[in-house]
Amino acid sequence: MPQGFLLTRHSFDQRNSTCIHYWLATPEGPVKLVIEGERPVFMVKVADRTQVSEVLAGVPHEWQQLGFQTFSREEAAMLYFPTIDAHRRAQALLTDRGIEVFEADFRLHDRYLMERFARGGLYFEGVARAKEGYTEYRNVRLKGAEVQPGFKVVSLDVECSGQGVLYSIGLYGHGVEEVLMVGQPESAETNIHWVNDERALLQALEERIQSLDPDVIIGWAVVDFDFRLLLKRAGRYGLRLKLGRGGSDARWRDGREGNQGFVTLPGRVVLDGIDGLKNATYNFESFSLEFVAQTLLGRGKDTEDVDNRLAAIEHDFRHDKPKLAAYNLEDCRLVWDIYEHTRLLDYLRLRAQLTGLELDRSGGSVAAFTNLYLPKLHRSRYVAPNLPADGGLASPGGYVMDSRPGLYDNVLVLDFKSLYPSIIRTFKIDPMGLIEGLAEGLAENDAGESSIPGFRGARFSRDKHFLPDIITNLWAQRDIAKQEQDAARSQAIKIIMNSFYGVLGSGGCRFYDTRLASSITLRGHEIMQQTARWIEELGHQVIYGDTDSTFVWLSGQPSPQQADAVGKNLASEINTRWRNKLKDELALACELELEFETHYQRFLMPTIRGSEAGSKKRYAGLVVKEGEEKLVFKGLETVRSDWTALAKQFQTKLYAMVFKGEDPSDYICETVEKTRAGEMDEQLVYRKRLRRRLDQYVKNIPPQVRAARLADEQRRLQGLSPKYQNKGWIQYVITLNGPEPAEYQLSPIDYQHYIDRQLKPVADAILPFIDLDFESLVDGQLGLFGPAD
DNA sequence: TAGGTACGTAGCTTAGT
DNA sequence: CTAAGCTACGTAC
Repeated sequence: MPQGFLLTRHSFDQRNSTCIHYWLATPEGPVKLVIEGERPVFMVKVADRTQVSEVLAGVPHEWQQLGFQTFSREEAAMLYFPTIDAHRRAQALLTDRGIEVFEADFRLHDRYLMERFARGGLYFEGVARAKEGYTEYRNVRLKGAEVQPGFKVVSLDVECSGQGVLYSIGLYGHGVEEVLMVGQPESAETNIHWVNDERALLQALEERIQSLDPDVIIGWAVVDFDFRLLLKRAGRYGLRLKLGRGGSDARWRDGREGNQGFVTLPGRVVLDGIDGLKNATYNFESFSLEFVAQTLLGRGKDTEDVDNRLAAIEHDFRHDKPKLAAYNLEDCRLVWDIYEHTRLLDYLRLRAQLTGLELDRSGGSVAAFTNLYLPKLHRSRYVAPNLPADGGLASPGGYVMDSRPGLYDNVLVLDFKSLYPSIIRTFKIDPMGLIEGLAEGLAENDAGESSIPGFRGARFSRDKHFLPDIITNLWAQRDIAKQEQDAARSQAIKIIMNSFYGVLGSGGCRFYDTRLASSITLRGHEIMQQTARWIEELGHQVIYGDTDSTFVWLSGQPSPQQADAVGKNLASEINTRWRNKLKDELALACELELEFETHYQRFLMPTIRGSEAGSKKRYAGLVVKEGEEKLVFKGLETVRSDWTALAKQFQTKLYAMVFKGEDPSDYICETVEKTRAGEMDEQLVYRKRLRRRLDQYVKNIPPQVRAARLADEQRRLQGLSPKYQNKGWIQYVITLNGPEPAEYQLSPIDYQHYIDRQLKPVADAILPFIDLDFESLVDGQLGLFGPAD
């Protein structure tokens, strides 16, 4: 049976029936599957039958009762429709009349795949017909398969003027390394295909894409910038832009909120590197191509100055086209190399294979869960519930212990490995299991066991559930990936596994129920608290814990080897206790696993600023691993992007000195002096995100907004376009006249601000623990050297 | 083209003097 | 003028 990997999917009505198109990448080249006559469906309660018949009198449909029931245990019937349009009309009519419909929000082509357990890879058969550049199959049958084909990939990048007039298009990848450019032919090192004008450029692109025939087009902001622009410019010339397979048109759709759009090329996937990396949980200070390439590859241009870059492009287009072409192609190559370096395509393909989501889908945790869960649920003759109308009741999150502040030697961190997934597995947390468990109540099975208690009134069936097994399966696959040292695979599986809890706790998921989410998190609370009690019983002091981690202080100056042994023994002892407790009290096999994670030789748990109470989510420690000392900061200024380099560098050095028992007094005074003397001016820039549009800040005006407004005012005066109106990042400094943008600083720096608001808070967090005080250190200094007042 | 809650800090705004 | 409340941001898990 031939096999392939799903690239794109579409469905539509034709002649009072439906048609689904799936485009696949296969080892034998592109394939288009055509499936006709599949009927859209949704469900209603059987009790509503009379009303349904009345309301749907004018809409063709077929009623089928197959013994399904809703989560409220009412009998449900399937309603089949000949067309997508009829399905949509019927849904609207019934909803208008207040009749509840179930599962009406699935697209035909998604449901078709889901019910066949087809996710990404699939086997197919049918009647094949050779077409130009691809094979078309009709009378298709298909099913899911584990296949990981190679894709034909092209990296694309567009250069244009400030007004969006196209200059050139770079193409780099399998079988291509060239730039299409508007202009008169001239010699160049880059392979340039010259065209007369913008229109011809677009036509050349069509021709090149059709002949290269890539499965995947990659780029940087390639959808939101490059394709949006290409389609817009094509529109000016009345061009359809046939970039899809089989000569089909590229189509643009604006997103809901108006900001993000989507491009559709039948038979090809357009993948944006920024979305992809974010999805794979990469995080960068900036997601500009320059910054990411520099960080990951150690190369790339170092200019992030948008104005200069635009000016350079416009200049080169007029005076040095070969240079622009080289620049254009280099961007394509950088994107290509980032994909290679991160194995991003492998990650996205695996995610698609595991979840059934499209390759280019960002987010989609709810959809992924639904894809995996719904077909199993149907086999148990349940219809999925609808979204909670009011978003559902809130559920608590993780347990964060009050901390015991101090400067410590020897703090161990013990972590529960994938705590929430392990709770789901152990306590059989599951949407259908909740319904079944509540129905079973306290009734006992043959072994004398009743359903498993959860929280908020929940009970879970011991044997009727899916999620625990879905997770167990993923867990095993992840263990294999780890064994094979396949980090990308392991990471992808971990993300999916961890997303399940989040989904069950989200009002945007049809399976949301506060009893599910709370039965996970509150069980987590109980596990954390019991674990801490046990550790204290064993003679150690627990000084902090957050969600799945426990921080244990070892008194009595143990050697590193001794501390290590204590950590391992503690983990193993606690694991044994949990195994026994769960077996004895609930007759459950324990999947919880505490791991000895870290030994901090030195550790600081600060207080809340201006209080004696211990802080949460903020700490630092010194780890020695293979003879190498490493400082770890969590939550503190050093790891916060909105603190200045001055504060971060100061904190790192100060903490290192304190951890090593050195006296930091001189270093502190020197830093203050240098700051005041203007020797640290390079490190005084604040960097902060503007998370909303500039005119949306009305309740109060924080410094970054003041700076941004000043910046755009300066730009206006210089005849430049505004830069900060629509979200983004701003760099600013604090001057004697308040915050000013770093790029348009007019007033002198307010050094006292930096001493009081960047150095002092950092010092105050740690100095009390070594009986020092920033104020007295610096005051003494002022008395000697400061200005006579 | 819907993963979550818990937490700390800075700085602005405003209510109370 | 200060304290309290609120907004905004970034982070831990």
